[in-house]
Amino acid sequence: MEKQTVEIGITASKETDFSEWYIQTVQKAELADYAPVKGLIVLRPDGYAIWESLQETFNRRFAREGVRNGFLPVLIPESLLGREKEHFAGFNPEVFWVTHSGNSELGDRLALRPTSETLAYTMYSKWVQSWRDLPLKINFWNTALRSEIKATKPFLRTSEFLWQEGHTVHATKEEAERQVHAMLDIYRETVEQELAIPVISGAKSEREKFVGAEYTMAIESIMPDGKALQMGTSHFLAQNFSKPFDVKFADRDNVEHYAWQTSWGVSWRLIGAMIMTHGDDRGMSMPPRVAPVQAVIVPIYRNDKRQRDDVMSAASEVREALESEGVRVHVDDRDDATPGFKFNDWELKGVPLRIEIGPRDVESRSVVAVRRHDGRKESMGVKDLGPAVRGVLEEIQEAMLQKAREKAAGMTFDVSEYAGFKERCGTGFVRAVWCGDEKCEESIKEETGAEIRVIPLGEEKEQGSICIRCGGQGLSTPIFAKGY
RNA sequence: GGGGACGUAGGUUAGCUUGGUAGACUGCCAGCCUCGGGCGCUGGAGAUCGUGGGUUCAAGUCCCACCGUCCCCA
Repeated sequence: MEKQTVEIGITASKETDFSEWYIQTVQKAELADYAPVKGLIVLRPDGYAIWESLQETFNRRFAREGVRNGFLPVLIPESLLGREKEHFAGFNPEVFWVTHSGNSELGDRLALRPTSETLAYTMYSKWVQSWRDLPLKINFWNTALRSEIKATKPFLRTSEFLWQEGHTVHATKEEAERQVHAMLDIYRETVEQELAIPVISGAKSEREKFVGAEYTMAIESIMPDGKALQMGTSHFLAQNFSKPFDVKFADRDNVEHYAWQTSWGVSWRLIGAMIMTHGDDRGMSMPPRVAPVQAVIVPIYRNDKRQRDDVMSAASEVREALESEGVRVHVDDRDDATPGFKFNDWELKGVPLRIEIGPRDVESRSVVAVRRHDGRKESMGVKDLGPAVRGVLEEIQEAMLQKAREKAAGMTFDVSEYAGFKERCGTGFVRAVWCGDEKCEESIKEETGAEIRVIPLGEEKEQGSICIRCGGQGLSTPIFAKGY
């Protein structure tokens, strides 16, 4: 039975047509679709399941930091949003405004939240009175709205996006700064260990920091097309918001102090990063730890009731064995699709492990297991299959991170002269010495399109080297790249 | 900010130059077939040709306006 090539899978190559490949993967894997309004997307159940899986992971880790979840409204009065001037100026160009209620014009325009600092801290100023109220640590799972006029991409650049924003209040500067770094560490660990995406963490430059923050820490990853993607940020707000918003407390000494604050967030960009990093020409490929379905069982049988029953009961047995080991498993019992169809379908969706069970396997008390990320196929005995599959999933997780690390390392360059610098921009992370002058940063951006993505931890000081742009005394060695 | 392209069925599109019955593939529905890599056969439904106006006996096709989308470059 000869197969014809039918173009229902992905038709663009990741290698040669990255942008098209990405959009097709998102749509054909049924993760998301375009909404009727430009710049907005609709998350479909398979996409939302990934988000829920990320939420679970983060909630677990946030809880260990003493962070609890809350919920904030989407509308913010203009007067509040404008209270911290720099912050407002930074966000104003991309704010959506609600100007009417029915037919009547509102007195105070309402912003659809571009971020919630101003709203959260208005509330915090009521809730924080005493040193006993501190630290206050609340995280909000919600969406933020920022009007994107430039070309949008599902998950990477959309006018509304799912994210979490955490907001903490502390009695001391030291404690707040510790929090900033603790959250950055959680982001780094989660992205590397769960999403199998290697990151570089460090500080943003003055020019690229969050508007209103004293400084911004971030994790950055390099994508296969040579562009950098910001994966998460953690801001030290110092007292920049506590002062205008009156977040203050009476300390043990009965003296009133302004509090020290932090905010931090990751968005569904992580889903985009996961697709770009691990996907291939067959579609999505998910790291086992965040995959909503870790193993899919595909039963194989002829149109013969007895054979079907045998295979299906073997499949159920395997499913139970895996479930009892905590493996998230799904049996694809669709009668109207052929095994070949199902193989392609699950590969497109990125399920890490496929388990085939046919008459031959029932006979030999075994299954055929196929790994999504490298296509490796092996026969496994039904006996003790649960623990064995768990082991395989761990191996896959490790191998995916390893492969991504190698890829990223091959796209990270050290350069010491400007010609080479220009050449590398747009092809990966470019590490180069910088004098610290914003003018150099700006002209580099103008001349190459690259910006400082992050100044890695431990690289803040640079002695004896000269700035890649002006030849002046070097101050640090940032990572430059074009970004999303 | 500048430049380029495109809107025809759920999706991908042919037809437009030279005006005259909107066609294909895929998907969908029904039935048959069978299933270890998108299998085959038969039948069926599905299109205000982006919107509005104009020219014409006749407009998917020509003209004008509008709306929308995508791509590239600062």
